[in-house]
Amino acid sequence: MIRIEWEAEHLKTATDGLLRAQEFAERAGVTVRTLHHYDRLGLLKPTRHTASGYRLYGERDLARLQQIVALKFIGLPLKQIKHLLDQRDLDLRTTLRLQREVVEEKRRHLDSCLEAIKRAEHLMSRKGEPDWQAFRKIIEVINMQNDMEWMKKYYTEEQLADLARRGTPEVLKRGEREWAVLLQDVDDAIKEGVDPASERAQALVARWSKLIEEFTGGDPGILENLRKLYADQVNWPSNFNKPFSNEAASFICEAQAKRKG
Amino acid sequence: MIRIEWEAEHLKTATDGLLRAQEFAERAGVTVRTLHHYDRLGLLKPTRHTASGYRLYGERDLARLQQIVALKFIGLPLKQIKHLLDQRDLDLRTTLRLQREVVEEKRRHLDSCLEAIKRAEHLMSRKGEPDWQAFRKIIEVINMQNDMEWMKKYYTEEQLADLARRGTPEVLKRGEREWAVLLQDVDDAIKEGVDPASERAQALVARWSKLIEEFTGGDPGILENLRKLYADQVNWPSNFNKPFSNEAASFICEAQAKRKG
DNA sequence: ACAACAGTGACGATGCGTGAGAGTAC
DNA sequence: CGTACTCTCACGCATCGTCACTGTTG
Repeated sequence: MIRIEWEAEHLKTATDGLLRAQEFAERAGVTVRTLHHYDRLGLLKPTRHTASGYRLYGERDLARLQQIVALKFIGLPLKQIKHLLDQRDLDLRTTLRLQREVVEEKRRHLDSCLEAIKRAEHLMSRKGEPDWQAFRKIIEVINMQNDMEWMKKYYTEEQLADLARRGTPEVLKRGEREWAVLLQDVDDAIKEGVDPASERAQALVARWSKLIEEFTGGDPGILENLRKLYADQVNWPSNFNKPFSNEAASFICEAQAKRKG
Repeated sequence: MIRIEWEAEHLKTATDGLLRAQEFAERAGVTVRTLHHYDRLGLLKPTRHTASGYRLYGERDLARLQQIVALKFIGLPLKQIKHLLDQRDLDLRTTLRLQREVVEEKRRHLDSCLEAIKRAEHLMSRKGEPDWQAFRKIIEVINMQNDMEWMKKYYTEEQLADLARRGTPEVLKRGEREWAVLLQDVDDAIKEGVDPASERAQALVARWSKLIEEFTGGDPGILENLRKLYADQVNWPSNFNKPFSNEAASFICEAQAKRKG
């Protein structure tokens, strides 16, 4: 922002219509260092070089650089920009939609953040000194709200209450363990090339079902929503990591199918 | 978010009321790695260690960690958190206000970003393919708006128009150079310990005044606003870097004072 | 002996800024 | 012979995640 531009007269004699780093950079509003960076990343290679190794950029480079700058402005990481521009059938439409969701998510976070600050300031102005106890509570509550808000998309109020009731620390402790062990066993089975129809795979499916059963408490409504939640994973918040690999999921899925067939 | 907690029974025998890394981390909702990190940064040292080097954390550590987490939530960098908590008279009030401004600024940026995305999507839905030309324009315009918005706080419309009119590339080119050279000379003078009352310093003041005169075009209104702008530098956007050091500014200021005295 | 914990490095990721040191163009 | 460019390393920043290897506890 607020850049001052000028022209270098003694450089106007550049070969062909090609420009050297500095001048080219100024036309696009970036620094020479940025050009070096993009060059190394393979994001933007100059049209050609002089005999002594100077970078020379042309019209097409400018167009590409402007695309890069535009995509960077909307918050896309360079890696993804490269991926996008290197494909011929750039699915910009999808990318834009996804990126909009990412940005909206970030904005929501900033809003939470702002609210916490404001409440903290309010607290400070009433009492003279910081009330860390209350401050912590504020943030806890806000975090809870955020988590709740997107969990609500998949579970009804009572289902959530139900999960919370059964989700005492000890139960979760055992559950966590058993899931971890099971997932490890599944990954091993995959690596060893175990047949999904084999008995060993069926045993894994049985354990899987049992854990699911424990988690849902036998409630078919919760199970159904769990399915929906899983199916919608493209829309999961970025901070929510899938606990198991896609390979494991499809292995179990196959094994389940084989059971009846 | 969405963490699952459990208790390790065989660890409950921990020395005194002190906890070891894992359990302590879970109580505060952070990872063990985070504790290591904070330890290394000197941000949170455990109360004491076992003979074998295990970290042992106590109640006071928990309180401090919660403060850290709270401050981190509102977006403060760890370095600043350390600075804040290490001082006895923590000026939390000021910090909160500043941080609120930072966050609000970020939010504005995200809003610009969102608008750009939406317009781009709109463009895409009308035409089949991406219109980079228009996309670039959109972003340019939004950037302009942002710059204008805060410049407007200091300059009137006509003053801005005036500056834009005289601010042709060639003029700015010379200006930039001369400022750079002058600032270099001033820094040199400071390093050499030149007396602000000396002739050499006075020469620098003269050059300084001349450049200011050229920039303002002799308009006292613009000069006045430039003063206000400078005085208000605590509120400058973070992406606007002061072109000269504080030392240079105060040197010139002193030298100007000495001229008449 | 074994599981589950503890510790210490050290690299990775993100997007350049900022020199250092040396060559090139005019 | 200067001056303004150019080049190629390579460190720095912020915050941990994630191995890798090793020691301790029970």
